[in-house]
Amino acid sequence: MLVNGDMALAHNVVVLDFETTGLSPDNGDRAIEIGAVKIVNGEMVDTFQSLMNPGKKVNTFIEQYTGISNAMLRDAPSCQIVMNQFADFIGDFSLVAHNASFDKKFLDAELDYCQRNYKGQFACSLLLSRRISLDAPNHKLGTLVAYHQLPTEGLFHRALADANMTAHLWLYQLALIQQKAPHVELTFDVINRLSRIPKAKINQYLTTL
DNA sequence: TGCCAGGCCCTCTTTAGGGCCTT
Repeated sequence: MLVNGDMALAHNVVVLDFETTGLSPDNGDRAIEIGAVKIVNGEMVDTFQSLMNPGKKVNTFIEQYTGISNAMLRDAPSCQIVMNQFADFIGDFSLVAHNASFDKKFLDAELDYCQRNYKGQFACSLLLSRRISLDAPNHKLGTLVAYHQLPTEGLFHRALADANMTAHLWLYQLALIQQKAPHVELTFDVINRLSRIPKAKINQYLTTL
């Protein structure tokens, strides 16, 4: 059974990634693509991907950064249609993203537009990496995928490709924590405490779990 | 005309500044 709240299990999540027109929905930026991977009992069992027409043109930087052109978005379904479908896909699952504060802002904004919401909580693979992969050169998604030798199709900055890589990273991170704390049930509460604990206290926290 | 993100986290810190991440 999937459980909401602090007892939500970290092996049952939806890992998501947005491509957007810019950095902030508060400045009028909108989502242009959503990609997500559903993980159940540690297995990647389903995916969701769709472009969406934001009702405005994307600039040249975004076209080049994502490879998503205005021509591709012209015939895409509206954000409202896509996000309604995505809200159904999420269901009661808790959520994971790389730099989750960014994706949460856009998820909240886009679901507000279509008067939908979600019950799950967020965890962040970036914050977690800063605690458990101290030797990584940096904590960009692409760097971590290469550093940990995780599966990749060589495509970056497209929503489903990035969500897939984040899903592999998330499962790797859970396995790493489980190695250090074999008998601990990895709930969102445990993960999110670990993601925010002072670095000097990480080992102490892991040994006392 | 001029504005233009924000949360996290480190340090030359807390009456602050700047780099890291995401598009």
